[in-house]
Amino acid sequence: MRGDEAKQVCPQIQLVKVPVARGKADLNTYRNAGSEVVSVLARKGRCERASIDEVYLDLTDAAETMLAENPPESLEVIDEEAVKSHILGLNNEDGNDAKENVREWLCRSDADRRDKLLACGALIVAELRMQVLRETEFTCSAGVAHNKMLAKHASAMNKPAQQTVVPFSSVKGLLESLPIKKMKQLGGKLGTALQSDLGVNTVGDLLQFSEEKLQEHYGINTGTWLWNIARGISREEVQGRLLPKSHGSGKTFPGPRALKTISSVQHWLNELCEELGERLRSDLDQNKRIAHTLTLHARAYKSNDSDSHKKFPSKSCPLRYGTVKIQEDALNLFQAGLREYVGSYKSKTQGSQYNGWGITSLSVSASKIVAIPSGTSSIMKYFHGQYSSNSLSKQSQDNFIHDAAPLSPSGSESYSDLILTEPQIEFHGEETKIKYDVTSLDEQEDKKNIWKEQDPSCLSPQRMQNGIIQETPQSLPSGICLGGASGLEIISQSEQQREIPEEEPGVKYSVPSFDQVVQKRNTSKEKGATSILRFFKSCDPSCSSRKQEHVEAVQNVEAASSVGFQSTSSIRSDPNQVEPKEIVLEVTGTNSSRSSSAHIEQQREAWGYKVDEIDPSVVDELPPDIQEEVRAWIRPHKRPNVVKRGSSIAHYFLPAKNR
DNA sequence: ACGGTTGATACA
DNA sequence: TTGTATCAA
Repeated sequence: MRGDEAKQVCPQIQLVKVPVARGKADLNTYRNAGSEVVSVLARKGRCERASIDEVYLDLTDAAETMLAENPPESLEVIDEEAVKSHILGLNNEDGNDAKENVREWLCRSDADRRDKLLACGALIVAELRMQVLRETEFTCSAGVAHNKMLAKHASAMNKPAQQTVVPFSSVKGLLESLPIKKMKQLGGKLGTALQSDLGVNTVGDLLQFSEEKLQEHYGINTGTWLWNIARGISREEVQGRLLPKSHGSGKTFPGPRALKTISSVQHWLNELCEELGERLRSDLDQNKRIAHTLTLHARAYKSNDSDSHKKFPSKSCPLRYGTVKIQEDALNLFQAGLREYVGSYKSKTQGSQYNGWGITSLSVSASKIVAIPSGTSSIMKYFHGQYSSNSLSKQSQDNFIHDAAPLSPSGSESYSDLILTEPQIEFHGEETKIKYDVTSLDEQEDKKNIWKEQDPSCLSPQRMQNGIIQETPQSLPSGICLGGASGLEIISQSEQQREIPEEEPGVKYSVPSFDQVVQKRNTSKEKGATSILRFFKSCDPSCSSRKQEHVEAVQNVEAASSVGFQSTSSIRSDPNQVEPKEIVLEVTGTNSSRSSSAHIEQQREAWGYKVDEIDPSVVDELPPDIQEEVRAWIRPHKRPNVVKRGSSIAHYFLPAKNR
């Protein structure tokens, strides 16, 4: 119901509007409210912030621990919230108390192990949802299942403020009647194509088609994906990422409001860039992250032209910090795009004259955000027993940024002694690989076998999966302070506090990247014998099987698309008000998709591992005090694009042919 | 149901 | 690397 209709029917209604700042909707209240909820939900497992109000959680480990130590069947009281769960496929047979049925299901001692894990997940999620309510005053809904896809669908089934569990045996029934367009990722053109090409109307209809057939129609990747999702198989990992990967600010100018002059475009770009600049500043202050690319998007119409269908091209350039610089660069990007859009024709009409074009939307965004390396070299201290974190001085850092060229010999001695000599690293184009000198081939075989023991059903039985929590603020939140920063963030603050001028930090914040450190290491002669693998082996031979599993995961380079391990976050803020619209928070656990043992051989040769694709869970095996630092190493690191190409920013705004 | 403001990802 | 297209909340 629209607002004015509601007013008619219900004159006393209090309607809350989305806040407006700089002439446009301002969503910061919602972003901050989401962060608050995330900081609660991220406590119990790997957490992925999937959108402004949804998260996925991988609760596998927590559920396994509970199953081993405090299984539901051993409890005399089951959480009141947990017994309110909806269990798909659990029929409320004869007038039995529904809650009693749920309690029974949760505690079944003869259940499939997979369902026992789900039961543990349901208990954990119920507890998390109550914590969210207590600490933030937001409610949320959740889905608990064996992968992200199933949890996502389950989370939407009972809201608000309820949770739904998808037992293993209910997967088939859930999917076969699900309309194809309701499936995530199939709500658009692909779903429509499925309907018209193959007459598929429910997910179940997909089962009739072979994987090959689906690949013929939709390509190898999409074909396989379709074949899998029809069977409830999804190996998408829960990405350990609590922070967004980009920031943007935009506005539309529909119909008659289209912008027709450069100066009105400049005005709005200035507003948008101001907001973007503020958010970049907050990200830098709160999360110690720096964005490296500025992109401008616009939509335009051109009446009066042969190809009036042409789209306004998006343009990007290196991002220079400082609101004014961002504004200048954005305007230049716009003008570069406009020249391309209008083509090279004369009409250089002035002022309010008719230009032949109109801008119907403008947005600026900042991407390629990288964390300033947080730790110093505590891991080296750990390994070598002596290294002062101060030796990575500002000066050495500056040395890092002036040349991006590999193997530059400059300034290496000042810190060569603090470089770990162990893993040998090679550069192959863009990829950084670590070469271990590994154990024996026999051991490798063992690892492989362990891997194979996993359930082939691919429903990833060993990993409990997802829950989705969706959320409904029923009262206005009062902004309870959660103490935002996690342990990691505190570390980063204490170890590398730097002053950041209000305007123009610039490249100065470039700090040695992993690659660069590695590069220095390569130039030094030292050869070492320490590697993370070796560390694993040396620390506890008795639990080798688990470690080997991790090692195997490391081998499976192809499978896990590199997880960007953005450790912490938790932006503290106070969302003063959120309108009583429903907020959707999804919690999901995912299966461990260290999948596809198919491609091992390719990587077997030379035992080269791509740093970017190392399974972050190996880090869990390290001592807590160095985990975060290792994560920072494993985290995909873009080399700051210092200089290179035309040294001037103007390069980006010239016509392409002149480059 | 629909539009506005986001954000992620795959692919060229 | 830059830019486009698609999908989603």
